[in-house]
This record gives sequence, C-alpha cells and structure tokens, in this order.
Amino acid sequence: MNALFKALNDPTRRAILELLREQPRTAGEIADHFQFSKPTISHHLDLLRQADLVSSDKQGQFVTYTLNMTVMDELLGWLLQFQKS
Amino acid sequence: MNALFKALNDPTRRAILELLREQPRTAGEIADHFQFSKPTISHHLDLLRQADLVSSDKQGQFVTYTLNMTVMDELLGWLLQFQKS
DNA sequence: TAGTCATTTAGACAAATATCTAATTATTAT
DNA sequence: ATAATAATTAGATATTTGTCTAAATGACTA
Repeated sequence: MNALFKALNDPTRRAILELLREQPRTAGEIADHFQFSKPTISHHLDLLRQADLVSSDKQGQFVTYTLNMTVMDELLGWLLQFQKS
Repeated sequence: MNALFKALNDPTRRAILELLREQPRTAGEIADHFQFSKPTISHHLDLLRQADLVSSDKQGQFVTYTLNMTVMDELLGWLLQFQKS
C-alpha cells in the first residue's frame, strides 16, 4: 500500500500510467513523451514496477512496459471503505 | 489532484482518515492515537485540509476535524478511467 | 570485432518532507 | 489578572525524492 501511494504521488508517473492505458510501450517510447532524461524516466518506471502498477518484459534490447490493473483494485477497495455505508 | 495524492502518501495521514471515518474528532483526540508530537499531527492535519480530505471547525479552544469524502470521489473517477472498457 | 542503439546503474545535488522542541495565540477557569 | 489548556506557528534537522550527467550492460549490425 505504501509503495502504491508513493508511486502515484508524482504527476509524471501518473502520466505514464495514462499513456500505458492506451497500449504497452517500450521505455524509449515512454521517455519520448516527456522532457526528462531517459535515466529519470527509467527511475520512474522502476517505482511503478515496485508498486506493481506496471510489468516489464525484455525482448532483445527493448523493454516493454505494460499497465497492470490488479493493484489498482486494491486501491479501489481501500477507497470504498470510506463510502457512506 | 497533486495535493490529494500527496496527502494520501503517508501512513499516518491515512490512519487519521480511517479514524475520522468513525466520527469527527478534535485535534487533541486525533493526536492521542499516535506517538508523534502534537505539532507533527497538526501538520498532517494541515496537509489533509489542503487536499480537502478533511474540514476543520473551531469551537472555543477545540478544533474538530471531519472527514470530507467528496474529493475521494474525484480519485474514484481517476481510478475508474483505468478499468477495462 | 567494432560500433551503435536501448536501457539501466551509479553517484551527485537541490528541493521537498516528516519530525522534533520551543514559542505563540486564543480560550477557558480560578 | 493569572494560570492552565488546546492548538498552531516557527525554526531546525535528518531523510527522502526527483533530477541530472557519466558510466556500464546487453543486444544488434556492418
């Protein structure tokens, strides 16, 4: 839960998630959407992976990142606990 | 949205929200549930208020904090955008 | 076997964060 | 008035975070 909220607490990382909502992409493709350096984006991707928000798959030199929704469901559950009973 | 995720990115603040889910409480009552100093809790409450997750109401010397769910709905909306269409 | 490309790792640094103690403000009670 | 109580503000400090450049790793290509 900590890693999840930590990962979501950054606008760039949230933008990456929204990018991946459309389709999986390689690290380089993702980096091209932002003005930060590739190592910076790589670091963001690492945090997203630690939170299990994305999964990565290496094919040759390319690493493809895919959105992983299951952990979002956990957040959803946490959230619903606050709904008026 | 930034203030919201920032406020949620701390286990103490999330615990405060869960406390307030039961009922509104004064700053002192909230502080009694944790091992941190009162100024520290006061600061956490300030961040929760900035995110509009709680509202505060001063009655004499006491300040009562109340959970405010409407902004959670915003988070819910953001979350649902990721659900498989 | 070089050379190039995709990505990550390492290390540095400024900015943000969580915490504390001490001081301040505002209110109530003696 | 004075003292006591509730809460916040101020200021300090150690830790975490986001970013960068330079270097390293691993894979393809000529």
